[in-house]
Amino acid sequence: MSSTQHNEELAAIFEEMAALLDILGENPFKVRSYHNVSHIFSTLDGDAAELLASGQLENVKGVGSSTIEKVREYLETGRIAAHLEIRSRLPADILDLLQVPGFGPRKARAVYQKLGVSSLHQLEEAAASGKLEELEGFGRKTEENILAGIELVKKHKGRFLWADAMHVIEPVLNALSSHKSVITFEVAGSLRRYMETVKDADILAATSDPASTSASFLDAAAPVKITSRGDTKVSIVTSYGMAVDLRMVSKKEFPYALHHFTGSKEHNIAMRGRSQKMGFKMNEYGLFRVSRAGRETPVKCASENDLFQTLGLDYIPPELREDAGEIEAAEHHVLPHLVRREDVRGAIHVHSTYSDGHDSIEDMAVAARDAGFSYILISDHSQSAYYAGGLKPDELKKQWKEIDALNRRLDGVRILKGIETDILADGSVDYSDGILERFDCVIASIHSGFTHDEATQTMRLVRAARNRHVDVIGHLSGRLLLQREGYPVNHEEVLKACADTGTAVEINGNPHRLDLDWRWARRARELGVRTVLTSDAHRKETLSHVFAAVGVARKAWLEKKDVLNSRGADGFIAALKNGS
DNA sequence: GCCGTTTTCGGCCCGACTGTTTTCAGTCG
Repeated sequence: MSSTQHNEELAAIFEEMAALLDILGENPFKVRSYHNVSHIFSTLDGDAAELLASGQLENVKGVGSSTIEKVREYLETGRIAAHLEIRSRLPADILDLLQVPGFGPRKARAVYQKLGVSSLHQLEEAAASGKLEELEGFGRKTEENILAGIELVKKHKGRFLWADAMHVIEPVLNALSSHKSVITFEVAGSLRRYMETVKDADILAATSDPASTSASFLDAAAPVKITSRGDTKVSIVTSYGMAVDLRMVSKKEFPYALHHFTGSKEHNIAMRGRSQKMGFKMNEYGLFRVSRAGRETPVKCASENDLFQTLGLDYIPPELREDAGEIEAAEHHVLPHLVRREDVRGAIHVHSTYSDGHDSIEDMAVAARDAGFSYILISDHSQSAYYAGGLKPDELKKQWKEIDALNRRLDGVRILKGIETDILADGSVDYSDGILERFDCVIASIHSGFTHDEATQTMRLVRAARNRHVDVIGHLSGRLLLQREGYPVNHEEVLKACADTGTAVEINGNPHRLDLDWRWARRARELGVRTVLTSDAHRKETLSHVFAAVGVARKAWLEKKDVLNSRGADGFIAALKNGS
C-alpha cells in the first residue's frame, strides 16, 4: 500500500461523489460502489497513473470501466466532469451535515429540499427555531438530538485521540473486569485496531446477565446522556463528549461478535463476501453453513482464530483489519510476524531537565530500567530551540560528563548520548560536524518554519536525511492530531532519501503525534526504510508512550527486524552507523 | 457502478435501535 498524491486525490474525489450521490438519492449500490472505489485508491499498491499506464488498474477488483475512464480523465485534465456535475447540483457545505451523529444522507436531502438548509449553521438555526419539527419524519426528539449533535461536532469535531479514548473508558473496563456476570470482555472497534483517532469506543462483553451488566456499565461510565438502551446494546455519551457503546452477547456468540465489532467495516464486508462465496453466512451471532436449499447450520468457533481458520485464513491481528491486503496475505500464509511491545529494548528519544524535560537523566534512566528497557537514549533539544532550552556546546559537554558518571554508577541500564537537533530553514542541522560525530544517535526534526511550501519542507527533510551525521528523522510530518495539520511535505521523496542513505525514521508515540503515520510507515517498510519506535517522553510517566508507537508499527505491518531499537544497545548503534 | 462455478442482467452484507411510525425508514457499525 502506498499513498501517492494521485491516489489520495482520487480517493477524496470518489468519496465526495459517493456522499453527494447518496444525498441525491442515487441507487444505494452505486453509492457503495463509489465508496469502494475510494477505499481502493486510498490503499492502492502503486500509483494510479502507473497502474493505468501498465494496464494493471483494470485488474483491480472493484474498479470497472467507468472508474477507469474517470481516472484517465483526471490524469489528463486534473478533473472529472461527472464529479463537477454532481457538485453543481448541491451546495458545497452540505457534506458537513453528515458529521452530525444520527444525521445521514436521507435527512440531509430532506432538510435541503424542504427548507433549503445546507450548512451546519443553517441546520442549527432550523432546529432551534422548531422548523425541523414540521418536516415529515422529524419530531421534537430528532430536533433535540440534532442540536446536541451539532454541539458535539463543534466541541471536538467528533474525534478523539486513541490514548484519550482509552483513558475515558478505564473506569468502565475496571467495572467489567470485577463484575461477576461478565465472562469475558474486550475493547473492540477502531480502538482495538489502533486507529490514531476514534469517533467512539466500542466495548464487547460476554455476560450471563445483561441487565446487571448494563447497570454496572452505566454506573461506572457516569454518562451525561443515554442514547439508547436495549437488551444487547447500551449507548451513552460521557462527560468528555465521547460516545461509548457496550454490546452484550452470550459466551458462545463472543468470538463472532468480537470479530464483527472490531471491524473495520471494509474488512467485515470483504470477510462476509468471502464467507458467502465459500457457502457460509456470517454475522455478529455466528457463522452458518448455508445449504443449497437455504438451510443454515451453525459452525462452532471458540475463538476469533477458529473463525479465521474455518474460512481458510491465518489469524489476522486486529491492527491489520483494514481491508488493505490482510485477507489475501492470511490466505497465502504470508502475514507479517508483527513487532510486539516486549520486543522494544531501548527507550529512544527521551528528554531531560537539560532542555524541556521534567525529570533528571538519572530519574528517566531508572524509570526506563524499571519499565524493562535495557538502554535509554537521552535526546534533548539543540541550541536553536530557544523555546525548549536547547543545549549549547558547553552544556552538552556537561551532560556527557554526567552520563559517563551515571553509566559507571547505575546497574541494569545503559545511557546513550543523543540529541534531537532542529532542522534549520535550509535543511542543515544545528551543530558542527565535530560535535555531531560524538553522539551515539542524532535525531533530526523540524520544530520551526511550518509555513514553508511543500518543496521547501521536502528539501529540508531530504537534506537532513542525506546528512551523514543524521541517524533518524524525527516526527516527519509535524502534525498534532486534532489540533494542527502537518506541514506540507512529500513523504515519498523523504522516505526514498532515507532508503537511499540508511537513515531511519521515527515512529513517535506521543498521543498527539503518532508520526510517522501508519499508512506511511507501511510504505517505509516497502522501501526498506528502518524505523525507531519512541516515546518522545518529557517525564518518567510518558516513557510508556512508546507502546502507542508499537501500535502504529503493528498497524503498518512492521516486524521486529524493521525496528532498530528492538536490538540491544550495541546492535542499535551499529545499525545506525553502518546501515546493517 | 461492479460483478459472474446460477455470467451480460439481476443482485449487491447484515442486524439493532430510535423515532416516528400504525408497518417502517433512517442511521449506525
